[in-house]
Amino acid sequence: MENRRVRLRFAPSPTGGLHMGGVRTALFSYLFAKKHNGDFILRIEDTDQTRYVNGAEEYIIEALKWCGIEPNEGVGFGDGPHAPYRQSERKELGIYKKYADQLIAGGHAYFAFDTPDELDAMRKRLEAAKVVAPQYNAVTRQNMRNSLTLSEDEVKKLMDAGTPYVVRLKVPRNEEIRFHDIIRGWVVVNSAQVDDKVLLKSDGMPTYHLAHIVDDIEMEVSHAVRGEEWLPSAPSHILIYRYLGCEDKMPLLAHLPLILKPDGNGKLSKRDKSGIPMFPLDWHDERTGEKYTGYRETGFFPEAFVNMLAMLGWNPGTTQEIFTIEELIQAFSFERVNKSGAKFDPEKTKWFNQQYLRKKSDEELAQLFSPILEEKLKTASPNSKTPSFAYVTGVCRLVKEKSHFVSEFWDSGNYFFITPTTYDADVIKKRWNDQSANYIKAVTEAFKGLNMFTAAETEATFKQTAEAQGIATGQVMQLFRVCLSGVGGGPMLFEMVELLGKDEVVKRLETAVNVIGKTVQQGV
RNA sequence: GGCCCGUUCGUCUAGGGGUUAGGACGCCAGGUUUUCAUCCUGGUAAGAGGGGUUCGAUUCCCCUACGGGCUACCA
Repeated sequence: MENRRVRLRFAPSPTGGLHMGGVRTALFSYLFAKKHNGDFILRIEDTDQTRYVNGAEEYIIEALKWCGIEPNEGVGFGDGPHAPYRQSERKELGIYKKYADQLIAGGHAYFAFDTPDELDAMRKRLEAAKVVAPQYNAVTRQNMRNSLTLSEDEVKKLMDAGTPYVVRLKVPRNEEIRFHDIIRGWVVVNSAQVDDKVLLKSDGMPTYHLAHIVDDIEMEVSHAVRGEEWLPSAPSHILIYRYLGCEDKMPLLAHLPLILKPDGNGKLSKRDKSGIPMFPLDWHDERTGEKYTGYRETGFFPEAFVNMLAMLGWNPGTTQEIFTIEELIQAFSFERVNKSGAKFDPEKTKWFNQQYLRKKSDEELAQLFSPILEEKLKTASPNSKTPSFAYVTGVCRLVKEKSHFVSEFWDSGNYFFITPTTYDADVIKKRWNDQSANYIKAVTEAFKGLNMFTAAETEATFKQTAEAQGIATGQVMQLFRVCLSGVGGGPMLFEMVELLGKDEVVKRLETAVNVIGKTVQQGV
């Protein structure tokens, strides 16, 4: 046990899109596995046929790939020595039945023939009687129809008649169950609180409780990582390992704190007011028709998304917040995972993306922006010719400082691609006066004579012209900007001038003086 | 209701018997940029409450409160 190979699995059910909480579970498992040169496995827990959702499995695989959390074994990742990795397929092999039979033979599990109606009636009865824990357990099973209360003959008769039955775990009436969680320490529960969990359903499928244990044993899983919502059923699982005689093969347990809603209380929901997605990729639920946007489609970098998730509920104990995946692998440990749930913060999430945006080279950003730009130009200005990659790169260089997302580049810098037709009215009102047109015209003329049209040259010319006319640069700077871009804010002004280029600048200035001059005459 | 888990700035968190309780996001102010953003500097703001233990508790223990999870032939 001490020296066994580190093997962790991520074992989602294909019942919908993979939620970011699930991604974090996968991430922590992945980090730990990689840190210890172990294996990371993807197992699909599709034992509930009624909840199976088309496309969910593919979604999970694609999401993990996008995040860079790639299993080296399992469904979608080349299988491995323990194939198949889909529980429905493993069921066909009789794997779970074998273990269930072993439990029955050992007297730790039994057959139960109770119908849903009978179970319901029992619960109602118990509730009416104000029983503290209304459940199928050591006490109540004595009044139910199962192989513990029925004679051998009766059981056989029912079986032969094809009566549906389940296999339940026989939980002792009053026994202390202790288990250790890497994150939480020792947890003690009395078996009186634990119900006789169904192990094998009437359709022959195992429940999660049996299936995951069997697979963890067979797949030699060393650490079982899952959400805190599983903590209450952990005692049942301890018992199953014990009755199977597999306590030595039991993985170390780690129950992760939950990710909570940003506002209010409770578990993270599928949608949030902030507009920050809850799913890694767009997810369209065919059954309900609901659509959810993903981090990818919103414009997040996978590294930023993963980095943000890693810091939710875990910290390195230093003040470092920005981590490459390699650094995360090195720094990660379950000991530094918090016990308490973490409210997810949309603002900080954006901040993470901004940090990664800054790190990207202008070329990389241009690569990412180009398709967006092409799309935008198609509708905004169908006749414009496609700008050169170098030009787009230049725009990215100027515009990235104020952005959180590449997707914002268009909004903040569309005037680099389209000549403005309107001009910020507030700035005009505030700055435009009798001298303005003359000044802009003078600058335009001066620019025409420049050989080197660089930021430094144009800035010097701009200032000289102002000085010659006895105007403070502050009076005309923003006005000049509006003439070029139409808007009062933006990147470094003369960097912008240089990038636009002489011809374009001259053209824009001439147009602006005309348009603004007329507007002012009519308007004010 | 019962059981389990949890509780440090608004949020994510560090620390851990004696600290000016540290950092980050956000927010606010000042500086730089003649604008905005960036950047720099500073500021705002916290150990749920009550009992113990102790010379001393945010830190250890208990109780209460609050929050969360679970309570299916779902995972």
